[in-house]
Amino acid sequence: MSEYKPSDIEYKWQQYWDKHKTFKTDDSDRSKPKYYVLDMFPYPSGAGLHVGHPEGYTATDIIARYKRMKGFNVLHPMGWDAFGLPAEQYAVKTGTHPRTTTENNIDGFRRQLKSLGFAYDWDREINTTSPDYFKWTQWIFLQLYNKGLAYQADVAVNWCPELGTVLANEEVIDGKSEVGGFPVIRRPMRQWMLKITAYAERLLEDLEELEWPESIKEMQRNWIGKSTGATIHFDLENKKDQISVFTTRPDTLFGATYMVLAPEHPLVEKITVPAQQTVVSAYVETAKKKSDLDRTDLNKHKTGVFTGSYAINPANGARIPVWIADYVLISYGSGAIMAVPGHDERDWEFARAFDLPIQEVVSGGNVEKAAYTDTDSADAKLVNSSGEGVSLDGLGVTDAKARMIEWLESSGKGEATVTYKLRDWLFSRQRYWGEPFPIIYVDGKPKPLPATELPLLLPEVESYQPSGTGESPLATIKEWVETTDPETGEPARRETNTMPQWAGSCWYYLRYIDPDYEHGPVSKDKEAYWMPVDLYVGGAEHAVLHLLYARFWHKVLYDIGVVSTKEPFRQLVNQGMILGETEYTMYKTDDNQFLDAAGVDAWEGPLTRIKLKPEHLVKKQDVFELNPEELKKPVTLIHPDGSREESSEFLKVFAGKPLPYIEARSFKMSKSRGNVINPDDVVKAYGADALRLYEMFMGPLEQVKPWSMSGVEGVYRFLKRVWRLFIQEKNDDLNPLIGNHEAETAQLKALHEAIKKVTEDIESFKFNTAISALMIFVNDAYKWEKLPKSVLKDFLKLLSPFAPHLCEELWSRLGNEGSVAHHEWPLFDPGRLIDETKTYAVQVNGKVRGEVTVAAGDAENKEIVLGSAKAEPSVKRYLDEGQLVKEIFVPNRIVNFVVKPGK
RNA sequence: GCGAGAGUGGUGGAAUUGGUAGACACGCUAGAUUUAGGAUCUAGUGCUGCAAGGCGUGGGGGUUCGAGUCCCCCCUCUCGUACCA
Repeated sequence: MSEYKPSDIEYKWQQYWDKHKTFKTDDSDRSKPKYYVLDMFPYPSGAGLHVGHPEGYTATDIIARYKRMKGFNVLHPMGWDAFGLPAEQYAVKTGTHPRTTTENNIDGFRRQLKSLGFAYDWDREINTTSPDYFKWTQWIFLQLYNKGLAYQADVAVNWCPELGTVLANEEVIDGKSEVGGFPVIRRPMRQWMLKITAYAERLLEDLEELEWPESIKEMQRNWIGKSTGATIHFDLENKKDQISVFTTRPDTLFGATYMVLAPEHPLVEKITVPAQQTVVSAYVETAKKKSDLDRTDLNKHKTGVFTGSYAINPANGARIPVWIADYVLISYGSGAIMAVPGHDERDWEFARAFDLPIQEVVSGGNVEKAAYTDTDSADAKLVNSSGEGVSLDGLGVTDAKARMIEWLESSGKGEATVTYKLRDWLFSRQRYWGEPFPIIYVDGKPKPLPATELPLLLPEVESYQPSGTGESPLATIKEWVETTDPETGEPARRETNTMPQWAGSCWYYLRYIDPDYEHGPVSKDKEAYWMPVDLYVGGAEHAVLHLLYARFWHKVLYDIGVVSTKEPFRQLVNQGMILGETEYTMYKTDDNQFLDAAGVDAWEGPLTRIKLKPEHLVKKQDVFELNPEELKKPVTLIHPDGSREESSEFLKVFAGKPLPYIEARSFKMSKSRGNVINPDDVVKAYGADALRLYEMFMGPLEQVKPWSMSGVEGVYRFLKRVWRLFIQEKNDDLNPLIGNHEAETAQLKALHEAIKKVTEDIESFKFNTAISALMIFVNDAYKWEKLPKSVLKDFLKLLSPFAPHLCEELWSRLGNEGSVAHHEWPLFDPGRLIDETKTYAVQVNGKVRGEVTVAAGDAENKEIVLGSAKAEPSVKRYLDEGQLVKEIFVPNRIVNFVVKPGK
């Protein structure tokens, strides 16, 4: 070996780390500050790792290695979120036990992760499907149950009669099953629900204390969707029942000219008059067939029918009609609204469509033309709002709301109310491959199993085919379903639903802390030391559900004393998606027209896409031109039917002619597009260190960015340069320039500039600029005539979190013992950056016209700096031509002369 | 529609938070070396101009000695969300 060959060194060091347990976390050492850095653990799919995984994993790995060198006790674990649909679907198809599939996939993932050199403590590996783990998932469910946070309800699910199974939302595409394209209908089934709504306020409030991206917090806030307003009770004419509505605009009660019930509202049947019975039932039937999605898709025009009944507006005694319409959702508020068409856009549209009266009660707009919803404007004053009990006329919206609520409460017609969009969590799946519920039914009543019965294992089955009834395949296993109550010996039936994939991922961060603990999910002592997670990195796709569910469980565990922190994840960072390489596309119609961007959008007929390679093109200003040398290189034609054709003739037509519009865009990686990058291939060609380095060098971690193979080559070249700085290619010896020389001032300056930049950038997750600082150092070092070992050692420490294999190798070649990972991070000394001179840019009227260099001691001396600046020929010219009116001197920053033209 | 974020060379991206725009890298050009190279080294590379210079951070205005950065208006793109009363 002589030149840099990652394949020769990477595996060697991975073995070394494994053997020496280099990254094992020592729980007993409490003298050091702790740092818990966590990755969102993967679902081990059959497809293996994609390049998005190593992005976040490398970032946390750098942080983990860095913090360890900084003297922290670091917890950096990995595991598998291994329950889930794909393994079960594969089982249905092939009969392979999902456990087998899962184990194979995990082996693949583990091998891939190890090949990237991540510094995990593999002794803490966990797997959500292992009984030792899901025992505690089940245990947590029992705690939820005992606290009254788990209940059963009939909830509509995606039922597919042809497949005889219930489908997850993602298995339903356009109302048809993804597999087979069979129709899917909404059908109520008994389901387990978790009362996350009971924690809505705390989930909202505690967001404040988290160091999370503002966008994610905002998404969670929107998801929780808190609204404050009032509940108002409307009497019905000639009936005893009342309709209660929730409104955020109680101030507009005088403008309520009709009411609307959701079609599913329980009162619909009661209040529909005989004459309207037929149309109402028909409408209710159609609404039932529409899924929630359909309803919102078709929100262009409003539909609804009159029930024939009237309600009384409590404010003014007006008799107002009660309608039903599917723009009112049963799942929000009370499933009924008071309609104020003057000041609500949806109500306005509905009123227009059905010719219902529109009453203005807030001035400032023209309710004949549109609903006036402004509440902040100074013009927005209540009008037409006086009744027997209360008058709001002349008040602003805020005051009017308060006055109205006061009156509603004192007169018993309503009360202040807070509602949330957040709905309870549908917690059961009709599947085999999930955690069984520790619940039995005795005489048809649910009863929790005692904790001593856990884990409740999945039975072995012969077939993974759906039961056909919508129940899980577990329902078909009689000997499992039929059991006895362990406490009384009475016959009992087991719950046949299983838990959703979210369950296992809701608390895994706790299990890493104490993976073998037998008396609970985690021991108190270790939990108190390690929690909260200091840094959590993962994809933004989990911004809402996973993070909200995990926070919810954590708060429950906090309430029952299992954990000591209110929130699980102190700091959160989302890595941005990695897109495929930029694609250059021309669009051609069947009659040989080429379309531009707008044309492509508008075009509905068949299109042939022509994929060009970057080397085909030269960009001049804003337009692409053909590179004349590359005309023979084939382009790929993708025909309307999806077939592909390589053509080396295609571009010749354009020789010397202007090119049509070429779209330059990157797309999400997908199998169908054929732009997926496999990390294994990259490792094979360039090594793990190059892959790690490239993924960090691409750009800011949080940002979406396109992959580029030549970018990988760039960092690979850098690693080779590092190698050659240390090792002579011709004989594999150490570079003879290396020795125990005393470091020169300039060398120390270069080193400490790198130390400063890399340290600061790692702390703020700016890995791309940290790497560029390391490159600058190497570019410098190549010019040196002597290479002091001490300087090179510090450099290796700086590079080691990014490219650990290479650094371990060079570290040992320099004659050091042990792993570089166990050494201290270099300390930055600002004294090393002091220059002997200071250079100022000199501006005239804000434009740089020259620079001056003064001795460092004179840098803050205004007279000296301005004096030499004025003498600078390129500056003097401008001073001579005009009249100097002002001198700006900002010490250590800039000099600027303001010069008026003419003498 | 609403909410959030972003627009900088041919490309990915820098810019100490108001102080020399384009660091670092890719690509490209020229040269050197090599049997050859997708290897390595040297120099150059925002646009425009022979040059002096001029122009340049999506567009238009403004504040300032000075604006990629601050303020106002507009355009485009990405992500999230969707009849939430």
